[in-house]
Amino acid sequence: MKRKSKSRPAFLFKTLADPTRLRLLNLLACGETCVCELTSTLRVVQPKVSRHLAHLKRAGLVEARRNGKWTHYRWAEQADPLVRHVLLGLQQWMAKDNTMNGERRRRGEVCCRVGRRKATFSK
Amino acid sequence: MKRKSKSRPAFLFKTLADPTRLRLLNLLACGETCVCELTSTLRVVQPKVSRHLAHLKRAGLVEARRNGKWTHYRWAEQADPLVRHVLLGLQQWMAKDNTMNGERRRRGEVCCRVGRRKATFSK
DNA sequence: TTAATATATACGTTTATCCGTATATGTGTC
DNA sequence: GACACATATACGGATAAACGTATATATTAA
Repeated sequence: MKRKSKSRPAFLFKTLADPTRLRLLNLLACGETCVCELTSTLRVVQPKVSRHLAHLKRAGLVEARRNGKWTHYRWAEQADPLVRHVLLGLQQWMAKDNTMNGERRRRGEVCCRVGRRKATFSK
Repeated sequence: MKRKSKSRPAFLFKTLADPTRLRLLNLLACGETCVCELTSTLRVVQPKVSRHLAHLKRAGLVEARRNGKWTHYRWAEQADPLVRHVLLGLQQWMAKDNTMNGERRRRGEVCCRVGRRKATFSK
């Protein structure tokens, strides 16, 4: 049985209403990334990263792929037009925002740079 | 001195993350509307409507115009590209969503149908 | 001025969200 | 098996959102 959910857009926006989750989406826009890299780049404690990733996943915005000890997250393909539209706008904003740009640039060489797929940004 | 705000998008999305506020934006998409009409159409208590309208106004999404006893609210023009983009997507979603369509249709003839301006939807 | 109406705000309570810390789970290595 | 590492979840506390009710403010009419 398919979940109908009270108000899809309200839930979408709630998911996007947190700075940490936006920072995560920003890093993931460069392509599939493992939790350890996200954690070290954002400089926040790991459970916080995992919790927010879980939230993004529940909302269907990202997908996870286990690879050995590591879990790699990536943007999920979207069917819903509203979600697609909003995420596109967000992407364009992130591409221009100084803070977000800086954060994408300062991602460290952390552990497990393997099997990258589907970069939303080319770099 | 201009407010810089911690994260503009996070605040925007927080504002949109409430079903009542989305319903209000939906009704306002038909054009300037007074609080009493919004209240009776949504069938919620008036302080709730006023509170959410105040929130939308603080976020810069709507503007208010006093006309005698009544206050009319309307969508505000947006300068920020992200805000414009997201609101456009929301508008397109509202135009298609059954619940939202129904709610726009069942707005009652309440009090003060005067001085309407700038309808986002034609009807 | 008094009364009536429209709207906004204040107050106290409930509920949801976010956080840090601790711990559980899952996986590869020895 | 025991251990180390990566990640996820559980738990309790702090903070913020949203609510209903009561009340304040503003405007018009009498």
